[in-house]
Amino acid sequence: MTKEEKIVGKALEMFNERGIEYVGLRELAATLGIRVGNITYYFPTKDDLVNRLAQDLSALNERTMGEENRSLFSFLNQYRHVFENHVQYRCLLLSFVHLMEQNKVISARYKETEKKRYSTIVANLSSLQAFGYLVPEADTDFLVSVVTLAARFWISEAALSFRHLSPPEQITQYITLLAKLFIPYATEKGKDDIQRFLASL
Amino acid sequence: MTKEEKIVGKALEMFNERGIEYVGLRELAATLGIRVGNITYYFPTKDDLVNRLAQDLSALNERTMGEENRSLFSFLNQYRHVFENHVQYRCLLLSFVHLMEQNKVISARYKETEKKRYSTIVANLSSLQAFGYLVPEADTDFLVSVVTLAARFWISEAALSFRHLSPPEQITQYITLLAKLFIPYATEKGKDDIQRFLASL
DNA sequence: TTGAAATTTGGACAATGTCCTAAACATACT
DNA sequence: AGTATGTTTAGGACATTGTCCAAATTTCAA
Repeated sequence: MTKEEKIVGKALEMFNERGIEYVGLRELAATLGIRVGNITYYFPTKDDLVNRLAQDLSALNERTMGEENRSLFSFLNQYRHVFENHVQYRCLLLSFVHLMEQNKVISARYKETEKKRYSTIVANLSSLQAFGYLVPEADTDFLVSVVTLAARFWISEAALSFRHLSPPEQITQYITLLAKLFIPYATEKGKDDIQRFLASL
Repeated sequence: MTKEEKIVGKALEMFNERGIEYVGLRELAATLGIRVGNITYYFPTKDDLVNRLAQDLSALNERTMGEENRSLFSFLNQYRHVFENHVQYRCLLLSFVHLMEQNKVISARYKETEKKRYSTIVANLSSLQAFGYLVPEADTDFLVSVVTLAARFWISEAALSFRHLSPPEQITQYITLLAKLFIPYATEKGKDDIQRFLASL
């Protein structure tokens, strides 16, 4: 394990625990038993360190969203894995708004992936319609909006209102929400998938 | 207008524009033509200043949520006003998570109002069922969860994805989302209310 | 007018992110 | 082996931040 990896790993750990803004570089360095300038050698600014974490999460998410899903069950399951990634990098999502406002690298890259993600969801929902999981008259634009909102901010709300629950319990809470959202727009086949998915949690 | 009010007003203005974290007390003081220590006389810490803003928003929201609503139309309309309040104090909502993690006064008070707000929504939805706007078998717990999530974070997402829209357009976007959410759970009478509400935007 | 209270000032303090220079180390080439 | 080159580490300087305090000033009632 290189020193750079050690820095990234411990940074993620401490950022997740106490928040990016509340962990100073000196404290991170002290925990690692190194000097501050040593961190800034690998990551000239704190933002560069955060960028690295964001890049890692992005790669992780792309890997889990990679496979085409041909059923509502696998669609929901994919989101369950995305939510697990979110927990692993929760510091980023809890500071999402600030990072976007302040960190140009992150906001630029996010603008890219946002479009891609949006069209991916649209395509997924269309194909779920085509495969007979969602009724043809379903308002997919509406569904995309709600899914996007929930996926972005579920962990923030969980941190506020469900801190007493463990991360897996929090995931169950919000992935259930997502599943229930689709019930009114699902065909009988789709409803079966949703019930099967809910039972699998 | 007292000096305290001047400080609060200009602080809200600058915080809304550039974010609470990115406006220093020295800059606020310079804009007001006063010294830093002068601000800390009225508000010993920056958190105290933010607390004041949070208190103001809270009072504003309680005033707009005050009246009982006896139709789905008025329920949605109430939320439209809440969203307008959110725009007015958007700096608080954009820093919501951090404030809750860091500011004990705000988080303590929010825990109080959260319970109250939750039971208010539940009561509202129940009475909308009783008055025949929502079908009896509607999953009100689910609806409450989505409404809560949307109300908390719509403005954060708008700041990320719809910055090119004006605040009124952003409100329309998300209040429409909220209205559409209820369609599958609304009676014919309720659906009429929703359509009437959407037409009124 | 006087005296006490309220307000304002100016600066000190520790902590933060950033930046820079010199020392230490490692590696490859002669 | 010795040297030169590039990488890594150490240590401290710098400006900025929120906070705090004592003295100076202003306000206002007795």
